[in-house]
Amino acid sequence: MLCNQSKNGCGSLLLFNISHDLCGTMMSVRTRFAPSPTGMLHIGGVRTALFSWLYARHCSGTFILRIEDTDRERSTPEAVRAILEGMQWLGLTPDEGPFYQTERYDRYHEVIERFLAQGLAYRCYCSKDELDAMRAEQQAAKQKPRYDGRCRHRQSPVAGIEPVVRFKNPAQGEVVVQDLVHGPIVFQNMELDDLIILRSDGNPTYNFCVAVDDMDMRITHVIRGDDHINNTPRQQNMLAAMGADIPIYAHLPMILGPDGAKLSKRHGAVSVLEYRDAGFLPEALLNYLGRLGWSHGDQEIFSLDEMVEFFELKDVNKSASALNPDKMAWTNQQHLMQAPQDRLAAELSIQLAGRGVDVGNCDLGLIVAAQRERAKTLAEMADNSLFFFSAPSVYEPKAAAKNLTPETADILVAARTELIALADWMPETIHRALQQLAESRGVALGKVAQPLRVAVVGSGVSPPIDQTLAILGRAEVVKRIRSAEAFIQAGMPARP
RNA sequence: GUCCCUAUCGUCUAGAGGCCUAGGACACAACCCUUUCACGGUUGCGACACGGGUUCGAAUCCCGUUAGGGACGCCA
Repeated sequence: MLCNQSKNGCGSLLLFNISHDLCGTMMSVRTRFAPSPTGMLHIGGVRTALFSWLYARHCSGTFILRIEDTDRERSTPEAVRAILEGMQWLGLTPDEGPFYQTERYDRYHEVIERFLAQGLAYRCYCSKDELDAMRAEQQAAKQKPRYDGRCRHRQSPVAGIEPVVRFKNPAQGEVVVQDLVHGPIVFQNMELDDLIILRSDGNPTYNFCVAVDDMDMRITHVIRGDDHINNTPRQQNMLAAMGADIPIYAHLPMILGPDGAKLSKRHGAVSVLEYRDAGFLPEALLNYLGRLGWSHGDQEIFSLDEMVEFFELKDVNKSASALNPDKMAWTNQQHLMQAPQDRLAAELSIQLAGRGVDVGNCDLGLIVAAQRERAKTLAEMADNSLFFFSAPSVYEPKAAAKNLTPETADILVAARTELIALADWMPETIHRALQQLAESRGVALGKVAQPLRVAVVGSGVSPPIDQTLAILGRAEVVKRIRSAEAFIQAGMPARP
């Protein structure tokens, strides 16, 4: 499985130079998303996954999911499940995987043995106390804390200590990371130390596993957060030690909370699934996240297909960006206005069920049509649609004070009479009748519509009154108007 | 502390030396449309962090300063 390609000094540079044409031509693009299951899948992870997925799709390449669970202390099956569920909800489904690093231990140990045999790695018997002391000393001397390689030349084991294995990093020279978003980044090998690749408990570590996996999985483009920039030279050195080609890197800027601070639990929804529950459409969330750090001219709203078509790594930004909840909601609304009606009806049904509403055989499609441009999320749509399923228990005081008065009582009666007599219950018919009623009284339509609205929905806000009444059904409307009439009679003292 | 990264309206961004009097979007304000709320439309407010170069010409290239961020773990 080991790819034993020879590599000369300028191999990575050559690879970089052809990279712009790589897409769809000579070799097929392979990207991966490699989360560690130590917590929920959050917005930042999703954005990384999205860009990897988009790039693979754009290039007709392969998108791979790899679960990096070598931290056995903190990795949990629940987190794995949450990642998988989140990815599935978003539609970012992998072409290969999920692969689990904990299932590849034989492979890692094989490479470590080879490193050891070839003198590319060595056993280190330093204790934690010793290492802590070393670090403290270095920091006191205002140096970068790093392992000084004191076990490099040790000949014999230390009794009673289970050693770790360290990779022998080159002492001199420099490593150049060819990064598609940042350009070349140069590191001096002097800055790098001999990192641990195998823990004393036998578990291999992150940087090493990444290098082995990226090689074995023939990853061509490593797309990840730029908090990994500093890991890259180490990984390149290990890749080189294995004789592997160096992939092309693209380090994405971080996503910050709305206040510009590092993203944290304080910033609301931690897991993407919370966005689902809040009534976001996956394509809307992806659209918003895509526009964070990437742009295609002035276009704001993208379908998934459009993003795939237009996505280029060269259009990715270098600087961190803050989440803007208002714009995220607006983006969702734009997609709500475009999504197929029956799909929204199904989603709305779930939201309503969560509010204890029995939808019965009501045609939610009509409600969706009436509400889709009046809500930023499906949750909001559900909240605003509750009145379709139960008559108002109270009238919003301000709206009632203005619209449910002795003066409007007789308009309600007249409207009720007209509505009962209607030949059919189509919105157009209802509209015409209310229009005529207003005209016959010499008032604007609002003078009829608004009292009716408050009577029927309990507040001054709803979709157009004709649509609202049509959806509610004649019997229900008549019943609610009568209740409002009674409310006026009971609540307003008779005049002397 | 050392190394690395970043810097255009409040926020997301366009901008590849003259097209820039810096464009678009969210938010905000006003107006229009209108049966309420929305949607939509028009207008307004609002930015090239600072200082040096290079150049006939710099938001754009170079250097420095400042300010943010990241890394420095037997975490990933």
